[in-house]
Amino acid sequence: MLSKLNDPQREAVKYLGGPLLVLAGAGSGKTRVITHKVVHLIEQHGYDPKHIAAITFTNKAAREMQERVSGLLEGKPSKGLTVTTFHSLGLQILRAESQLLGYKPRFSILDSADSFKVVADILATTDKQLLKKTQWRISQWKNDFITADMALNQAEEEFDHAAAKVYQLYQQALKAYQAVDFDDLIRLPVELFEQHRDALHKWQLKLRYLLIDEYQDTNACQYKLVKQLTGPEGMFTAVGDDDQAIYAWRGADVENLRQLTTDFPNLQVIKLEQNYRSTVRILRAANTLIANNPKLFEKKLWSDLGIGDTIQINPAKDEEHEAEMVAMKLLAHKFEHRTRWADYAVLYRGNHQARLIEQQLRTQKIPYTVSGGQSFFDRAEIKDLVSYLRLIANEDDDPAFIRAATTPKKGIGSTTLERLGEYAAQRHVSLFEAAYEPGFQNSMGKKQVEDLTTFCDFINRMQQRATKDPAGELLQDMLSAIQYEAFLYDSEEPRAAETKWGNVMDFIGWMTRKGEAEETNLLQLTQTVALMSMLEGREEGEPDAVKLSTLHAAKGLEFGHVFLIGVEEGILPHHSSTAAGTDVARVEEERRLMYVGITRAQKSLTITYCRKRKRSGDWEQCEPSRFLDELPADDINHAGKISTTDPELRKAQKASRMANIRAMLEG
DNA sequence: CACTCCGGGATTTTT
DNA sequence: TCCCGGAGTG
Repeated sequence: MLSKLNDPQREAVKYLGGPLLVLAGAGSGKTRVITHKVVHLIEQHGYDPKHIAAITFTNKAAREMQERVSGLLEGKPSKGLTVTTFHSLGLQILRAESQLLGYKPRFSILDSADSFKVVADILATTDKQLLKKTQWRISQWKNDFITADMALNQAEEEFDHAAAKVYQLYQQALKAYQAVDFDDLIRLPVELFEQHRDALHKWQLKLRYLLIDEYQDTNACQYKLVKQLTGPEGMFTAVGDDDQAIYAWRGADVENLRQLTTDFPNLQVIKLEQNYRSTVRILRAANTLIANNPKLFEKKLWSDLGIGDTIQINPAKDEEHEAEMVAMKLLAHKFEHRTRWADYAVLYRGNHQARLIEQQLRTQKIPYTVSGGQSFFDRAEIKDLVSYLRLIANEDDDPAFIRAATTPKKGIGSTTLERLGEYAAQRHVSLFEAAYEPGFQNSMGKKQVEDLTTFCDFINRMQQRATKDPAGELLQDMLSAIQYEAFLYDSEEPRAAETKWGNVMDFIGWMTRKGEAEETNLLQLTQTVALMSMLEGREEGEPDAVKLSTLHAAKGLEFGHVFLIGVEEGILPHHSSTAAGTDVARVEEERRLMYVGITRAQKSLTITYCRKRKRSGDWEQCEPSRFLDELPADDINHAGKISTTDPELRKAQKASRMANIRAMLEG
């Protein structure tokens, strides 16, 4: 098995002498190292799979890794092996230790929309900007492992002070709801382990070897968790690439990479520099560009895949022309090289840039898929159902109570809910509990009380069944009881209702299958659902189509031929990163973004930018990105850079183009 | 007064 | 695409 690895890869797989950091350049086979190491630990060192945990950031990465490990094990058992995301691991820990933190095991998980509503309730405003900003600030504090009290003490600016107060109330609300948000899934285990050494030891014994993917994306909390779990011995392998750190804006801290070297003086560092993806020219471009960033660890990618095509840089008159150009070039290239649509990707900085490209691809009848898109579990119809499940699992979950009580409409109106809310707050009980209290019931009309108790009784009945009946059966019964299908067709266009109902059926099918396969009950599944973004297996049978993606979403992917569009000052680097007084680190992150874009390409790279662009009504001149000047002149063909009618210069241009072609032929 | 329709503008995203 | 704000309408 080890023979399929190159020297540093093999070394990384075999090294068990202590903490190991693998600096894995783009396309250098990092997943291969992690998967082989898992298998190596099991087969060569007798590790019980249940003592190994591989941790990723996304479900997709976890799924891929799991599949590849299973493939390598060729059917041999890997029972108990943990391959999950940070958040799922946190959930697993919280579930097991919930009572130590004063939570019941069936706590709810609030997604960002839910937590937004909680913040909105506290601030009692509809100012979305302010709410977003506050929610984001709270999240930042949580990721930095700063409590509400600490935040309040540290707050210097007025905004921070106000936000810290919201933070306090927010935490109180969550506790009352017996709910945690995404950040808590990491933060609370860390807090727990700080306070309960015995619980920590138990988990240290369980997870004896950790492998962490995309280490450069960890935030302070995640790093703390890793450090706690591995203990002073540091039996772990962290795999990352500081040059691909593009998530500083959401709390990821590359400093964690440096921190490793100080926290673990015996840290072994192995670099993976051989790239199995791109041609020499593409890698030279990537290397020279990123050389402009300060380096944590010196690293230079190389490949033996041949010199490859020159990198094309094409200016366009304007955005529309750019889109047209990309479509035409793509078409010509496909025709000439007999490639598949899926060999192409168009990458950009901001989502809106996809619009014009989409338009062009449509008119040219080129099939495409756009990255991102809203996730399956975020759809309203799914969240409706999940709110019922959450309430059944945890009757303290007031946000779920409100949604379930009002969708579909069942005679419970906003006034009733408001009064219920006031009463519940006064008595310090949940909405659900308050609904049954005589004190509340006596103050309300007969019909209101009846409608509320009918609803609560229904939830009660479902609770009774949830622990014993099969998930599928219960869900079916629930749907017919609340008449959800009729509700959809009443409130939506027939077409929309049909798709939504289809989604509901998909959801039920998924839950049923999951429930059977993993022998978990419906209520545990409800927690898992909160962490899912895409329906598993949805991407299967992916059609042959050009991929449109933001640079962020493209990380980890590779394409034969890449178009990088809108490479202008103000877009890449984005103007918010270059404004006066902005930290240079911001431009460095933009540079890494460009680096990520370049290193997605296997065989060819085409960069485009606009000479002018429409901005608030009138045309504005655009400057080509500073990053273009940081590419190696020998490897690029900057079309029309010397914009001149001077025949001498034109001749020179042509000569250089010919030189490029010759170099290409030789390489 | 509230609602709808249209045009313009836009960081990046996961759990 | 989605979201926001301004103008226009019932």
